[in-house]
Amino acid sequence: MPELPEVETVKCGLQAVLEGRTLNRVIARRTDLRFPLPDGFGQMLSGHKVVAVARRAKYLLLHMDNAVVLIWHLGMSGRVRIFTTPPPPEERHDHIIFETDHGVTIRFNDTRRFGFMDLCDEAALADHAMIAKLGPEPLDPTFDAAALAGRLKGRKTPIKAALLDQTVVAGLGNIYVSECLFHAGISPRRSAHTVQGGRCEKLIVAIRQVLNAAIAAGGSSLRDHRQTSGELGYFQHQFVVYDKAGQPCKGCDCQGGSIEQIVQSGRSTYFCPRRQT
DNA sequence: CTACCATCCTGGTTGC
DNA sequence: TGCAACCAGGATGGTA
Repeated sequence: MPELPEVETVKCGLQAVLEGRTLNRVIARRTDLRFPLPDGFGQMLSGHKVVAVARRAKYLLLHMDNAVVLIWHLGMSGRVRIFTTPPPPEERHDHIIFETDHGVTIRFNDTRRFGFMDLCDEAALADHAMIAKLGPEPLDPTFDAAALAGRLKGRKTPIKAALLDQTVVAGLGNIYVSECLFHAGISPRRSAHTVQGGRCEKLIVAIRQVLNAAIAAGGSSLRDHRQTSGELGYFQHQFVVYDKAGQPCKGCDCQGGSIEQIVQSGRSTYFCPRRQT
């Protein structure tokens, strides 16, 4: 499911019910997620209060009152559901369950088990293997056109691949990269190092607009993503290119152009060859 | 450095 | 209808 907007949506849902609350019980129905759950996972968390719920790139971070941080990645198919009333029966891929001191149940459901959880000392978070190499947050105001230009400099890889590289910028995924490149009028095939100056300006604007609009819409629900309430996100209705191969381009100056689907580094890219150069 | 590939896992869709 | 191949929002590690 989850790119930055979906993870942000989940983060907000968790914040509302977790911050300041104590985890009474932590149940691991399966410990073999993408990586094995760390030893003592439940013991390190249960009986402790959640101080803050945060997000870094596509990672959820639960800061606990014992200076432990839960690092949580949703993988491809991870869903989080929050129940404020007695929950329905557990479902097939409900792997991890949290119960709070005020009767809230949180379930992590992940069919493909590409998601994972890990624990880390607060002081060592920045050095954690999954966190340390991440590039800047795309919505950080200091991540501007100049910053983006600097990070693309010297990279011959296609801009599509560069934007998916979490060390370049952290949080974009396959859907939003296609959408952002369309809005910026940049071909996904263009060498990253040639995206400089005005193109960088346009790309920064596109990234901010697309991500902010997606967050406002509660993310995009294609197969797996739900808001923590169970409601669908609805940004998929605002997709302009993703999964729209063969359909007419909505760009105002396209005059009959249509969306093309290509494969780059093994993953589908959608774009309008007329509008994006 | 770069491009490409396989891999982890499950399930929905497509095509014969 | 049945079944196999292929595809999917992520990320890493290996190869040439």
